[in-house]
Amino acid sequence: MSDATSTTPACPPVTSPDLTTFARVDALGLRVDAQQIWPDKAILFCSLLTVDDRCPRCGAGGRVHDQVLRRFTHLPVGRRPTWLSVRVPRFRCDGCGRVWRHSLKTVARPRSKLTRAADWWALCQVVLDHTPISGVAAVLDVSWDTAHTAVTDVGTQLLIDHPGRLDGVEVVGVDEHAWRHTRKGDKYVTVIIDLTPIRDDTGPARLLDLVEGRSKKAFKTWLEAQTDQFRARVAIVAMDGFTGFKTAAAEAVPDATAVMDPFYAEVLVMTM
DNA sequence: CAGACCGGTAGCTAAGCTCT
DNA sequence: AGAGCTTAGCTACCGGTCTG
Repeated sequence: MSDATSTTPACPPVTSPDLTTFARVDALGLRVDAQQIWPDKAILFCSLLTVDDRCPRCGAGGRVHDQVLRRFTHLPVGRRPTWLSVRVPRFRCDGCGRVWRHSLKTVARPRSKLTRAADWWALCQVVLDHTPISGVAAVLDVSWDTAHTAVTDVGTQLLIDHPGRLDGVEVVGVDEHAWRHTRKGDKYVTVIIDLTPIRDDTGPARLLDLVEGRSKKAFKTWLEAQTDQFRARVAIVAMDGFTGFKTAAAEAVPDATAVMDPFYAEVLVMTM
């Protein structure tokens, strides 16, 4: 039985084996033409599903000039990395003579070694499964920097820049954290978290932001950088005993109630 | 010791140019 | 027309160092 309100996905049809859809390269605008299975990796030789032969400069049609090979790292199968070897045509414009190659922006970020699907997989590994960057890099068979760049770029784009990220925040927690101990002294950041789920008993706290330094100015500047709606919705600001945070909250969100974090309140009672 | 960070650099990409 | 060369800019990789 099914109706329009049912959330059960429809049973997909049973089809013949198809490596293009199984390896999810169709979503990248590619088709798998051949495969090569090594003990430590799989290589899928791909071609483009569609090519745009219009000149980006004058709009006239172009002829195939030559072809270049691009290699990408794609979603792993189990713990075995998958490479895509993509044949990309270069065109020469019949009108202005310009030479250009077909854009691969549907396949990967500019100059990236990882496909967009691999970017997404890496981000999920780190954010949802708490896999270290080195673990993701090992499975993909890329360097730590490559995996780190992909996770931070896509994470910033999808999570940090998400317009609804601060929606529904009513209880803000603030604290300082020493993120690096050096011979020249410790470096601190101000940590800002959403404690609304804790108050409502609906889930864990959520990290909202990290700001360099630990000062009234750091916290106040962050609060003032948010929208009027955000500041109007904040009802409670929980903090340690640092008066700078309390002053910042009083000046930037005057209608909110400043409270001491239960952890610090407990420590205060124990030391009395 | 594992993981993260960082500076230097080799090698790659993209696009234009030249040669055959 | 097609293949190969050139070059600026960029990225991935490497190795050393730091941190917890």
